[in-house]
This record gives sequence, structure tokens and C-alpha cells, in this order.
Amino acid sequence: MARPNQSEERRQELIPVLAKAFADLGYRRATTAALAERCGLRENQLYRLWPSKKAMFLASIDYLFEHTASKWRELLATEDARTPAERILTWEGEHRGETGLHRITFAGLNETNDPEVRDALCRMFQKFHTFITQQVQAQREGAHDAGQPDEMLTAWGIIGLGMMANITQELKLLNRDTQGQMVNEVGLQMLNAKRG
Amino acid sequence: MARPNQSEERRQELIPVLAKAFADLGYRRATTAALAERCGLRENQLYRLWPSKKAMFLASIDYLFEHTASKWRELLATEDARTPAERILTWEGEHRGETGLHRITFAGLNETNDPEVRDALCRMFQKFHTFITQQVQAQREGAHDAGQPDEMLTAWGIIGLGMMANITQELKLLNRDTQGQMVNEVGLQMLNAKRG
DNA sequence: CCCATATGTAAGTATATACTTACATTAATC
DNA sequence: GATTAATGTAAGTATATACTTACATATGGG
Repeated sequence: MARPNQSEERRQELIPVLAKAFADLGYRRATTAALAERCGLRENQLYRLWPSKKAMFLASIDYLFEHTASKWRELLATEDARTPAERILTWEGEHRGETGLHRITFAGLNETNDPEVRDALCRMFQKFHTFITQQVQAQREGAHDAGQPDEMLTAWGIIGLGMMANITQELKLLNRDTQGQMVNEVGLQMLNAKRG
Repeated sequence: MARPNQSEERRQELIPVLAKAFADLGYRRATTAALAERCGLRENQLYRLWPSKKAMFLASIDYLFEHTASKWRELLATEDARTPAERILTWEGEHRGETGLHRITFAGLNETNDPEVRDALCRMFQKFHTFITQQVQAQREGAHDAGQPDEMLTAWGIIGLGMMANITQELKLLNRDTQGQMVNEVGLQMLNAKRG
């Protein structure tokens, strides 16, 4: 034998670079040439690590989800005057779109004809949804008002609010402050509101 | 002169076909060959009517927005026990995604590097936002509660809810009934809620 | 009928780009 | 230090597809 195979380590190092490239450029404009250049490699070196561009894309989706989720877990662990759900909302309002996860999501939503891409997106949304549903339940602490939507539906609403915040950012429809205010105010309302 | 030019009429006839093609296939898979075939034409005939594929795409965005907006105006005109806003929410909960506008939106969001596409999307979202803001204002009739987000922010939240409903549909994450329920319940909550 | 323009048909081109191949060089293990 | 797999370099290929060109045919107005 000679020279140990370090492919796995290389992959771990490169995935954030790929994810950023897909986030910056979208799927189409993130050509294999561009990806390789950002990685400081040649195209065929990338292809030694992943079998296809699609595989690189799927790896990026998983990575960015994990990245976001671990940030959220961290927020849950720290103590604060606010509830966990409120902390996440505030943090998202302030840091919205930093990872570029949404751009990758848009790119993925354009490729939903591809079963693997579709599955990756499904898993991602499902995980977010489970996570947020738990937070909504914790926030409401069983004090379920008569007219209030159940926690699962509210959770989808909150995810939608986040998507919309990303879109308004992408299209420069709202400035950062207004965007943060939106996520905070409308999000809190969905969390806590009672029917009038 | 000979033979009157009927290009404009042809365009009007064909735009719905193009829009459906983009909605079904997304931008990338809607190749010019596919577009031409669905129109029952050759590619160069399409190119006599529009200068580029992008132009066909932009025309489709405008068309689908107008299509949706006119449906909503119709809903506003009809009388009902419910308020106008409630009527739109219910209708959207039931007919969500029929036009395929959302798929075109996703495709567009992937091409936001292109200034023309970006502008078309901005115009579309702005128009929807203006429209919905008016409905929220009408619904709340100036009875603005202290903790309630202002109507413009709420309107973005409602649009986000609609986007999310489209995504859950696209990825088959929710069945139609639950989806409609989500749009209705969470939407109504955003419209009417008072802080608990 | 004429003729100018619209419409139809059938190729072709140019380019981008995902992916491959061939070969040179390096470096761990024995 | 020899061997062998990993890594680096530089081309090349194959294909898809947006867009074009060349030419034939139809059709309405003078």
C-alpha cells in the first residue's frame, strides 16, 4: 500500500466551499469549472471526490441544513429572558440569509423533477418542520386556544415567513431592518396569538 | 402591402401555452424545442414572435400574475357572508397551485442574477403585496391592536404562507386538505389575531 | 393576376458545459 | 529505496440546446 486515501477529509473541507458556490451562483451558473476553481482544484479532481455535479449539490443541501440546525441547537442551549422560540426568531430576523441556504433551496425547487433532489428537499423541510413544531409546542405549553391553528400548521407558517424574508432580501424588496422586524413581529404573532 | 401581420394575436394565443410549459417543466427543462412543440410550431416561428427564450419567460410571468389577479378581483366583486380577505384565503386554500405560478416564481428566483428577471419578479411580488395589504387593512378596519404587526408586514407573511403552501404541494409534504386548512387557519390568524 | 409579406419546413451552427482520458509527479508503506 | 496508490496537470469529448439561415409556400391587397 502507499499514500493513505484522504478523500473523506477533502470532501469535508470542500463541501462548505461548494455550498457557498451554489448559494452565490445558483445551480446553473455554478458550472463544474467554477466549482473547481473555487475549490482550487481541477474539474477531474472534484470528480474523484463526487460522482456528479448533482451529488455535490445534494451534499451541499445536507451540509447547510446541518449548519443551520446546529446554530439553532446552540441558541436553544443558551439561557435568556426570552423563550427558546423567541430567541430563534430574533436570531433569524438578524442573521437571515447569511448561509445562503435559501438560494440552494430555490435551486432545488427548480429541479424537483429529479427524485433525488426532491427527496433531499423533503428531508430538509421535514426536519425543519419537526424542529419548529417542537418549539411552538414548548412555547404554547399546552395552553391551546380554541381558534388557534395546531402547532404543525403554525410551524409551516413560520417556515413560510422565513422563506418570504429570504425572497424579499434576494429581491431587495425590504431593507434588513424591516425584514428583521417582519420575522420578529409576524413570527411572534403566529407563535402566541389568540383569535380576536 | 400583402397579408396583414397577426403576430400580436399569435402571441396572445401562445402565452398561456408557454406559461404552462414553464410551469410544468421549469426554466431549464423547458427547452426551446419543447416550447415550440407545445405551441405546434417550429422553433424559428417562436423566435419570430419573441426575441429570446428569456422574453418568452418574462411574458409568462406577467401573464400568470394578471391571470391570478383577475381571479382575485372577481372574488372581491362577489358578495358573501365572509369578508373579502377571507374569501380569497379560502379560495386560495382550495385552488392553490392550479396556475403553476409558483413554479415559474421558483424558476425566476433561480435567475435573479439576470436584471430583467429580477425586475419582473419584483414587480410581481410588489403588486401582490399592495393588493394583499389593502385587503388586510380593509379587514382590520383601523382597529389596530397594540401588539399587532402593521398591515404591510402581515401581508408579506400571508404571501409567505402561500409560497409555503405551494412548496408543500410541490414536494407532496401535505395532502390537499391539510394544505387548504393551513392557508385558511394560519392565514385567518394572521389577519385577525390579537396578541395573547 | 401580381407581388410583397406572412407563414411553414428543414436544416444547420455555435457554444457552453458536464464529464473523461492520458499522463506526470508526489509521498507513504514495506 | 522501491513500489504503488494518491494527487496534480492539461487536454479532449460528447451532447444538449439557444438561436440562425435558406428556401418553399400560402395569402391578402392593389
